[in-house]
Amino acid sequence: MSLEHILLGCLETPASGYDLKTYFDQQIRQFWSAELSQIYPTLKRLEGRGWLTSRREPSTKGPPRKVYTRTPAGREALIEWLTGGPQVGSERFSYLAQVFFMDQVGDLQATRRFIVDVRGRMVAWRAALAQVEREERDHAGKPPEQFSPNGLHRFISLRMGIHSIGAKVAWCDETLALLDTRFAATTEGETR
Amino acid sequence: MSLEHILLGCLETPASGYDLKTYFDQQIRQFWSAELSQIYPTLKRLEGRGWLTSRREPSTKGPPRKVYTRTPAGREALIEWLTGGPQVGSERFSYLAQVFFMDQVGDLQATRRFIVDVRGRMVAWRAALAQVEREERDHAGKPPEQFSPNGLHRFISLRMGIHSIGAKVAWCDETLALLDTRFAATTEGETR
DNA sequence: TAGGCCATGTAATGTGTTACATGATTAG
DNA sequence: CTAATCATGTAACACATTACATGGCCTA
Repeated sequence: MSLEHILLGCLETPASGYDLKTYFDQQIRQFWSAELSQIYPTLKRLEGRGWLTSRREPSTKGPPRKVYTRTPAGREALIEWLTGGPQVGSERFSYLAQVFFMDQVGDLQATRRFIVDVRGRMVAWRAALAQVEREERDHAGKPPEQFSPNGLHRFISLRMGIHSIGAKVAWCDETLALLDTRFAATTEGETR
Repeated sequence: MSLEHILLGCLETPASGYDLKTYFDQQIRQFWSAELSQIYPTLKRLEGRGWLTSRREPSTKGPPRKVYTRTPAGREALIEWLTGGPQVGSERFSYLAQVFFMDQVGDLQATRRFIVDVRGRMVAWRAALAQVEREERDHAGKPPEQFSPNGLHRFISLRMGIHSIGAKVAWCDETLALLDTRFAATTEGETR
């Protein structure tokens, strides 16, 4: 399971389930997401396994917090996952499945509209990531090869996202050009 | 749910669960995978919903086959999914999570080994897809913009995979260059 | 005759999402 | 006073994987 290990990775410093959800939405989102209703029982399970300990802490606002701390055994489990080689699982892309079967709609314009839609989302997403990269560079004030180990690893993760989305935008452009060449070849603008 | 719709898409012509599994492993693999133990109950559910009908057929080898045929209602459900806009879900990448937390190993050489491993897998995968593309082009004997609608949609799905994997290889190369610049900057070859 | 492929399925377990339930504090 | 945010959790459901169960036919 990846979520367990991601939580262990996040808990380099102690945090509550609520804190971790915030961290997921801000930093982890590019490669994983999780709901609070999944995070809470997973933390409890990790504690039962001796990888975390917890303590109650009063909160300035709202109910008392349950703060989790990683144990040495938890750290070991994390290191084992990190050094066990890449987990390249079978990735799932619903929208690619849609393209694959889109010919059954019987209207190439439907495909075109679809690709334009995908492209818009990808361009927006890329801009957001580019903004994060700019902030990280400005904040560090030195070139990436001189970042702290932590900053360096976060930087290269971010770069992966940027490369990946760039490829998707390039694919949209290539596909739109291909479709438009085809449309231009028929005087009327074919619909099938 | 995507699997239901992917099965509907596959059933443009009638097929058995076993046939569909073979088709998944050959054609669908690039964007989705499914086990027989998931395919069989899903087909039964689609039949219960009136989107498929089934009939038993004797097999030349082995037990009798259960062949499913898509109904007009099933076709309608597929078209609705295809024309309902792209399903761009939150993608999950375990190996990116590993990179993100890899600094906690305390050895940049571990990161380097990891990236080299990822790169090897990606290059092999890209070669396989490039081979498929070559075969499709040779088999068609004309440029992609003149492919049949079906062939065209399969082609652009394949191109997405090639773009996507190319980006990952480029990211590996960029990351390895970054790491090596850093190693070169310390005379000894730092380990943290 | 042993192992692989054809062909169907169920059961158990793991993983993830949505909906529900509770209640305090704070800003507008 | 109302809505947002803080903070915890359970229950029900949806989706996916692994293991198990059965048995015929074909090839080495």
